[in-house]
Amino acid sequence: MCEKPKFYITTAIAYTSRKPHIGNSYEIVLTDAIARYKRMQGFDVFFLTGTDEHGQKIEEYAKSAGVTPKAYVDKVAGEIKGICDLLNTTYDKFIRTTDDYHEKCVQKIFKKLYEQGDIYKSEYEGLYCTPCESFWTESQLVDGKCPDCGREVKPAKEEAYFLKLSKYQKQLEEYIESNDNFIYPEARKKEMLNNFIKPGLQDLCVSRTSFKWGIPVTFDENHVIYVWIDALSNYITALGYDPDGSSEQYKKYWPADVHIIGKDIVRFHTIYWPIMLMALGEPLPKQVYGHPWLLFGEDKMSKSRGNVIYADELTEVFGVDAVRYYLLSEMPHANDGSITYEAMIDRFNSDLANTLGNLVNRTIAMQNKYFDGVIQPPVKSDAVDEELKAAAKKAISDLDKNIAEYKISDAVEAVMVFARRCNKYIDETMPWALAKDESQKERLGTVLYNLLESIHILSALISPFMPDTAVKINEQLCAAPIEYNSIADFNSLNAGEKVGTAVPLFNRIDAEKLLAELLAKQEEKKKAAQAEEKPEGIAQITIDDFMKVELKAAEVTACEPIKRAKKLLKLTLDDGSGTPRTVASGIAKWYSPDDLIGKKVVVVSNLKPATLCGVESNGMILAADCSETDVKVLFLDSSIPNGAKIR
RNA sequence: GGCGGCGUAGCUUAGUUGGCUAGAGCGUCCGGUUCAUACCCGGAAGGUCAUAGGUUCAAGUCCCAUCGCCGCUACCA
Repeated sequence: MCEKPKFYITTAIAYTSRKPHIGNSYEIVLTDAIARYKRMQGFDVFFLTGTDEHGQKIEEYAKSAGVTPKAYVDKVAGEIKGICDLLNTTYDKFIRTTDDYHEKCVQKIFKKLYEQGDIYKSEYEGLYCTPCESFWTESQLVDGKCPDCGREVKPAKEEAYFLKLSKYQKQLEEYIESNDNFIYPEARKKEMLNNFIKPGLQDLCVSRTSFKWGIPVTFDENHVIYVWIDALSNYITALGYDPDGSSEQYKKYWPADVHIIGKDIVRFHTIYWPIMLMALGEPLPKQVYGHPWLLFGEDKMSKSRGNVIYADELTEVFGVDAVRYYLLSEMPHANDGSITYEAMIDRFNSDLANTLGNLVNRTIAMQNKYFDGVIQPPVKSDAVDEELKAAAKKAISDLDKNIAEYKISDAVEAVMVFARRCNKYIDETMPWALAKDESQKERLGTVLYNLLESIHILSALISPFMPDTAVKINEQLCAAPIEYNSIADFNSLNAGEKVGTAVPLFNRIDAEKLLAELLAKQEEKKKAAQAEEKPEGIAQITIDDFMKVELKAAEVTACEPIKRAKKLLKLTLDDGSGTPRTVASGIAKWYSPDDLIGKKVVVVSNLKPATLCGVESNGMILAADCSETDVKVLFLDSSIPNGAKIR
């Protein structure tokens, strides 16, 4: 016997800063569907997921929650794992970057790279912004100043370790160019090549001294290993990689067949990660698939908007399989997808309750009604029967083809096409008419056999997407899961055996009623979130702190767009001082110059000047962030004189 | 500003290397059916394939321009 081919698939590890929402949960469901499908096809699958638990942000969250970082990540990692389990995902291993073996291995990796010269210690010079605690490369600076705050950057006393990306640049470029499917979809590949690799890679800072919650560098305890080497290496430490000799498991499964990740972290997985592996002398992953995002309607989910949906809320209402089905069927493979309650209910009713659920229900019901549940031997195959069988074969091959390209919604659709074909077959053969004619008994038995066989096949085809439903169908058939390699044979069921009773798989939803309930709940959540967010906020300041900020009323006397920037407007203000003040403001998206000229605004007049896109900006004007996508400038009453102090 | 992508029926979208009357699902309307979860089946209406040119025997599919949207990057005091 030849061994099963292996298939190693991973999700990104989830950052343990907050409980993930349904958009964040898409990835694990997507990966699970692929893993289940591969297993059904006979692959020896290893499916890895887990959590990324270090970093400054977590240190801060833990501090404000009044717990240790470890206690904090334990809680959130537990929630994340809980969601993976709730969604019925079949990961083989759940790695945490705080796991002991991972930390030790990361330290070894770091040391190895250091000893062979791929990581070197260096110091920044003139590129550190103390208030921002950020390092900047020469090219990132704006007019020699911090691009974040516009303040002076200092020659750094701060030391840090760097990974030599530049050394491997050529090798990486060749790998990407010669492995067409390595970065997928295609558009991502172009982004990486054009924006990063071709312009030249900067060496990557891989350690920090500004926080403690991380894996210490063994030979230099002031340093903590920064996210890249820590998080990315989970894909190999989980399998038992060891610079001094790896496990059998590692040798078997590495390299990964595919890393499933969000489109926002493609860069880390297709540049930093391959270079780390090159430096370690290990093979590169075969493919990185950057999937799109799931949005709420048109918007990103955010707590303050009250449009965050969590997996558990959704499964409570619709059930686990319906949620999985929605995610998998509604997400396009290259563009962002969206979730709305309306769409969720529509999908549920039309695809699951009507098309699939009702098909199974009517088939089992007829078998019981006409033959007391006893499966009849198929006799003669008519043209319609052959068409049905051909449709099954097509569904199988379409499913396969689409999954190979990560077109999961098309894969799901291929299965639904077959379910619809089955419903049509019932109309074509009219079993209820056959049942009235005793001489058609054999024909009726054959027709029902074909239908039972079809839903048996459907059960297998939907099983990667809706595993529980697949089981339920088999239970109603009183049959074991169909063997994948004989799935198209159309003879998996045994004549003479009995099917079970028909139980609806999905109960139709009263859309109007449920929608009203859900929207009411959402409103509530929004209010609660807004009430809760207020007190959290940022640290309190004293009145003296506030008085350091000089606010003045000023009139916009002129305004024009800045050519090189699409978000910036250049405003000329009369602040009562007699000399016009120039301010650049990132509000071009919401205001045109004519909207502003003649209006009175509030200007922060004692900000240090900064240069933006070639324009020197002296101060900033106040505006409200109404939402992530809407900004409104604060306009003053026209009777307020220019230069009036505001406090 | 640089690089890339997209604009197809009311909505969500398929359309491989250019080739017969541009497909599908949802929604709408009409008809049929009754085994079934008021379900299923059939039919219809609805598309100047963003706009304007060009290449070609032939373009949603290639080229150019314009408009709009999006991604990455730069930038957003």
